[in-house]
Amino acid sequence: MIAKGGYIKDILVSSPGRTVDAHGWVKTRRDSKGVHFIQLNDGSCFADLQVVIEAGSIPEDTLKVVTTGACVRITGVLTESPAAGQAVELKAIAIHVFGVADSASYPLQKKGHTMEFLRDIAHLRTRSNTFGAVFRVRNALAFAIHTFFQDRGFQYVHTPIITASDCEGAGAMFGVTTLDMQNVPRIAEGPNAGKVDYTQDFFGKPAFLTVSGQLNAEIFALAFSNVYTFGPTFRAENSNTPRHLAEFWMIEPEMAFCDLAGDMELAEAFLKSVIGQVMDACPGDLEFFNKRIDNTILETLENVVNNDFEHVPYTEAVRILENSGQSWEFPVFWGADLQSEHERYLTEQTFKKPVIVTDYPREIKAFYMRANDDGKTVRAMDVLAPRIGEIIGGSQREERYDVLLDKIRESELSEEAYWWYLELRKFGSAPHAGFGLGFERLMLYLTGMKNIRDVIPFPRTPGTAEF
RNA sequence: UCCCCGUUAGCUCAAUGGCAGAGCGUUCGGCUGUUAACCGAAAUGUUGAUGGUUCGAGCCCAUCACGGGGAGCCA
Repeated sequence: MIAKGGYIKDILVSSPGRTVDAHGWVKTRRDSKGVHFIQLNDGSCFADLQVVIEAGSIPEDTLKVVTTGACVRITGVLTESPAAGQAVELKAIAIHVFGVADSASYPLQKKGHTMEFLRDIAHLRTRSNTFGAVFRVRNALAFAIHTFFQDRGFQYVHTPIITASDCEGAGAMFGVTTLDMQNVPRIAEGPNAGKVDYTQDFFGKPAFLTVSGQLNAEIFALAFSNVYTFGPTFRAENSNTPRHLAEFWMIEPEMAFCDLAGDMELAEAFLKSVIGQVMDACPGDLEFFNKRIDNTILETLENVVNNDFEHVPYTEAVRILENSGQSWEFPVFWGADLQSEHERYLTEQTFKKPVIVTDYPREIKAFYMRANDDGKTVRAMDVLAPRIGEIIGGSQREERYDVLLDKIRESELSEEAYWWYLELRKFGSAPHAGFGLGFERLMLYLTGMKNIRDVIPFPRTPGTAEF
């Protein structure tokens, strides 16, 4: 194990003169007449350690297998680098090769790989510049999220991954079963004869992978005041886009004693905080994204951190779109949901920064959102970001028992299935609000990466669960 | 799921229906410290799969598979 202080990121900021052991994987190698150069990376930072091997200092048969992809430990003396590009370099004394990588068949080259090719070698893409940067940022972002909430006294709650209530209603769900799919038990007689007999299944009823932890988080908010979830979420939708995954991570804060204004304040503070934290933690990685992936990304992030988000009620947003003079593929009128093209127009053309749209028509939003007094709209908010569209969706929740019961009946949902959700409104109900945020969507925003499959270690999408 | 585009060397891409090509990588050689090093040479192909049209198909047609972009669903 590499001890604290022994990572390449530590070695790179050490003062010259020491003898050190550097562990890692060879990224590239350059040979000259009397000297060899190796770029060594252990994943601890974007920069490589340049190792200098004087001719004759290392046995020929060792040197021969120190090629791109090989895993090595190099003992050497840290010296001031005479050339530009790095402050210090390692003059090799001894090299131990843990694992060779045959040059003729090692798939990673020094240059020009497409994201699609790298995705096909997800077991090796982690060693590339791009994916090293992506996954360091992912780690820093996850940590920043916990830091943000913990600093504010939010409790982290682990909501279930398996749910036996199919009442979440946020999209198609994956079934979870131990029944023998080749020989499914069926109900023998009665009105349901011939249907699957779930009483014989593991949970005694149909079970699914969660599509949201929100309803469970509400339970905790009505006891611990401020809570958040951060865990995997599953959608069985046949979505084939650069913005969808079948398995993704979601963050869902839920706050008691909170209205829509408080919800929006938290959402904005959240985005600014986590983006700022990642900018502090991963400057080298973000510079790389700015240089090679999207040269507007640093400017965009600075902008988000330093400027207030735009707020616009749905009704006003519709008016802006109607008066834009644009021709839309999907018509704009009060009551219609905003389409991708509309969201992009608002964020990229009208405001050129994140926009929070509020107070949507009740018909196009979920039953649990709190009704406004106008009877037409609900206290919902979507945070829209340039390039990626909706990044946060949230609302104040309906805390009034009678109103919620009406909404459930109106939506033709099962009262019985929501018994506990209703009962929360009967015993010590409180105004409360929250939002949901796709972790990988935020990763896209932070890195400038174009495809969501390239910001999660091992993407699961329709037809693909490799690695 | 719908629309459009694509699939040729390890990678990125060329190739009027008529001999399968380049750059990068790899290998070998050269080069006084390189930074996606440089210079020279060589090797590398079941043109995604299955049918069809044709004297002849990488190229035209059909079906399928996979990938990309857009849309829907949504986070």
